[in-house]
Amino acid sequence: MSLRYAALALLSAQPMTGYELVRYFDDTVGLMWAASDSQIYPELRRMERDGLVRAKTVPRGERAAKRQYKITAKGREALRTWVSTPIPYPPQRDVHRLQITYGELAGLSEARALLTQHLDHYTLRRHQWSTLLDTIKTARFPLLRRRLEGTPPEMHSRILAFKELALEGQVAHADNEIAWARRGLKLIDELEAAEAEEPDLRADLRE
Amino acid sequence: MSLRYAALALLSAQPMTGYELVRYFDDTVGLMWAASDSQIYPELRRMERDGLVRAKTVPRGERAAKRQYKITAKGREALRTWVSTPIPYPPQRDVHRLQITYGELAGLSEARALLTQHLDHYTLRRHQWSTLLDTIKTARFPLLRRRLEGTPPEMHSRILAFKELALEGQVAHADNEIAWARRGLKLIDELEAAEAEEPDLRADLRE
DNA sequence: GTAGTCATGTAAGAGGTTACATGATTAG
DNA sequence: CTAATCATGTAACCTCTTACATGACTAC
Repeated sequence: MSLRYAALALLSAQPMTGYELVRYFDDTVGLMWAASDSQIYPELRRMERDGLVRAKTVPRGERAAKRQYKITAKGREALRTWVSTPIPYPPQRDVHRLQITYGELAGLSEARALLTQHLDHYTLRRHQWSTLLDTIKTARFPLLRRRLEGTPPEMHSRILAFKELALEGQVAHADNEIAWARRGLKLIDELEAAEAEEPDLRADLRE
Repeated sequence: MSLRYAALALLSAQPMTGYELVRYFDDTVGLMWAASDSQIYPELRRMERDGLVRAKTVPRGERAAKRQYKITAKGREALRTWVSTPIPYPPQRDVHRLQITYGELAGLSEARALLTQHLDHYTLRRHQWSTLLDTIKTARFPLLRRRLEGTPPEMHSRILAFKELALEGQVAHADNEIAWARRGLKLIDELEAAEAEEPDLRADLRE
């Protein structure tokens, strides 16, 4: 159900077509809740069926048409309710941590590769999140501007504050994973050094 | 597919029945990769079909029977391959961060409730992870003992090192989320204080 | 005897992934 | 005219969730 509210959140800033929504998604809410276009189009239809959005068919060129979706009052209400309602935490599931738990089964160089991948992955994520954070802090994001234009000025600081808080959380998370991967890489170096100092042990391992 | 390898990892320590596996799960690998019993039993059958485990039917009391699963050589090999292979990162999905992103739509007290829930949740998780970490550091965990008994002594430090690394990652993650939730709660206090100082603003918001 | 634990599943459904499929419009 | 972009989906499959279902064993 989260996809529905991620989409609704975008539509609460301005009306748009499914295509535009798909485009915005990846740069904004998609950094918190990813979704593919094959998911988004059908969901928009369901939201329309449930009265959360209303679609207007607008001509596009000579022959084609596109559907522009606009959030309804019911949709705004549903979004507000969702945001205000505590959601149960999903079961813990982290493949990469599970993998490292049994790292002794891999060779040290394979384990090193896993942690290097982890480091690279979260470095990229950190970059994406902190980039968005910057554009929000300076209110350079077009969609955010539209949102601010549509709300009373007294609310502006709150709107910015919550978005910054969320993104700072993501950046901190990335930093944490980066630090962890480095710690792991250091650990592997130490394990390797310890082995190099004990030729008997190395002989044992080769058996 | 991760469920399969989480189960295989447990079975690589010692043979057990589906029921025992289910019990161990929640206290060990389940803290990294959660799974329900309704998932585990069918998966064990599929693993048997694929030759990763072999089941032996052992009598239980007079009339009943139970199936004890033992990892095969093929199973050990599959597990080692899985641990050594980098796994693509799943799409980012964090409902709670998404929710806070639009926190301005909720009231401040509702937003506070969300962050309090976050704090409580990760406090519990932190406790679970650090408890397991302690029992591992002191090698008090029975299953881990069995695992160590079944491996050459030179490998023992590695086995412990990787498990500690993984759990320390989880603990650090929990600490990070706890700190974030506290920062959020402080932010809400500040927003509230700022409003209290501006009676005009409060009047505006009441309209 | 009865409550708690041991033991093992099935079945319907939700949500997400991957691959496939199609065609108009516009900028160069 | 051709490539990129705009635009909108369907279908098969996989994984996980939730609810249901059953019954033997054991300690009291």
